[in-house]
Amino acid sequence: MEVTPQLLGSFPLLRTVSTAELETLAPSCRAEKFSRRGVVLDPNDDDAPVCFLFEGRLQGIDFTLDGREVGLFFVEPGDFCGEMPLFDELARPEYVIALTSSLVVKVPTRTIKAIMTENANMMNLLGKKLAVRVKQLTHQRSLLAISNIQQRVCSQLWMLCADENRKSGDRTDLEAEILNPPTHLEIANMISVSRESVTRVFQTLQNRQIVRRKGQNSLIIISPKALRNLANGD
Amino acid sequence: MEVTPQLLGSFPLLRTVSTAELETLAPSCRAEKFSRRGVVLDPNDDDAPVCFLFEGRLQGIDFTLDGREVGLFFVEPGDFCGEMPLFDELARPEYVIALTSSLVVKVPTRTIKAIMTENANMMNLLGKKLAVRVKQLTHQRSLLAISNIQQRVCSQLWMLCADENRKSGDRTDLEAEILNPPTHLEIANMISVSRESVTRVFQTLQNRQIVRRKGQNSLIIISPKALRNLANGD
DNA sequence: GCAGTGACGTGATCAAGATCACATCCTTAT
DNA sequence: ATAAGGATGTGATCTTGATCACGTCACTGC
Repeated sequence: MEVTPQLLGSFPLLRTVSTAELETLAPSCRAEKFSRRGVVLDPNDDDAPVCFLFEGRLQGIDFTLDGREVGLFFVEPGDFCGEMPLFDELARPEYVIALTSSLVVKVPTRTIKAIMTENANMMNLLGKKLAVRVKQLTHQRSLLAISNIQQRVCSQLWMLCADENRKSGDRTDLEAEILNPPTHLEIANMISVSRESVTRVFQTLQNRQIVRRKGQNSLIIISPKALRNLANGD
Repeated sequence: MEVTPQLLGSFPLLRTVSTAELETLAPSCRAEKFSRRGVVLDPNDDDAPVCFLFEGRLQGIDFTLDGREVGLFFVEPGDFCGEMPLFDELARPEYVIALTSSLVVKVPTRTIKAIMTENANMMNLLGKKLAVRVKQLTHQRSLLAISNIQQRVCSQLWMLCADENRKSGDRTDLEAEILNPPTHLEIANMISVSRESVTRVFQTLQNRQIVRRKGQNSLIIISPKALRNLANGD
């Protein structure tokens, strides 16, 4: 599908790119639709593009040695992924798949590389993206180092909660909502515990009125404070 | 201690910075000596500087919820650390301590920020640094997800080995050497297992002639190939 | 409606490591 | 030299969570 310069300019990363440059950029881009579980980025693909998400939702995933799939991060509309090769030729991006039907704009790495060196604002945004990624991974790391399973599950839940409600100011005294929460199995894989263990922790959280299910695709955190306390080990 | 523009220019990151700029940069910098276990960077310190290592060896560390210390990465002479705040105001750097007596040049974050936006080469190097960091953390992550302890220890050892001998071309058929290897306790904390478990894995590795101690501060990997196989689960 | 599929719930069993409790060995500081 | 403290080695016990083996429930497509 064709990509217009206007569409490209609508992405925050490219906002400061001149119209003239966007016009030279556009012809080499491709918009592509992906259905659920479609593979948007494949690390085995030499010169994988940078992918901008127009609509839908994507997830970066990894695979463990024994083949289990692990969710790493989400990509929301307006955001992008596959930026690692912009800085490190040897770096492969992670697998990125579509969680829902999604519309993605693919821009070749070398094209972006050419314009980003002239554009300090882009460079800063890209740097910030990586810095945020490092922060997230560091947090994930410290999370995996927790030996107590209950704490691990609560920490992960707390992180999802914080990710989701970042804008709304992190009030721990109010109810929070996690939209489209991962399944127990997905959570289990993220923090490498068994699915059953996650279920059991959820049972106690529900019994203690700390969380509540609301329909299929929403989880209410009744008491974020209690959750955080459990995450930090009382 | 005073810092000369020549000294600054000797660091790879600043190689492309003009002499004039280095001269304006130099007065705001400070060289500082740290003895073993001295704290070079403290995340609680508002506006922590970027630190260039002139001589010695540094290590980034983190602390688990239960207070154990975890080694994250090493900094060798010529390299730098504390770059996260350059891109993300909110990002705090990790704790960085000196492993041996070290000489560090501290450069204020805002000063570097001012010159880096004009210098595409610096931006690329900083981006690459972060990208490498993401790669490392991702690897660490997949390592922590391994449930088998022997595999975990071997993977960690293999990573140390690969880090150390990156230049020498990764021949898995030759002996490799790890200089100043971490203690069993340090390795244990890195991968969150008990110290005793690490010792036991080392015992079997030594019995099977896969690794060998050489003096206090050197560990020989007799058969990198065997080690890698164990790391990948036979 | 009805089979099929994937998410969730729950008990029973089992094994891998954590923990504890020591013993050695080395290096340093006094 | 001697003491102290850290690094390593090793067995005995105990806990935790993985694994297995089911059952229930909700949705989806035919």
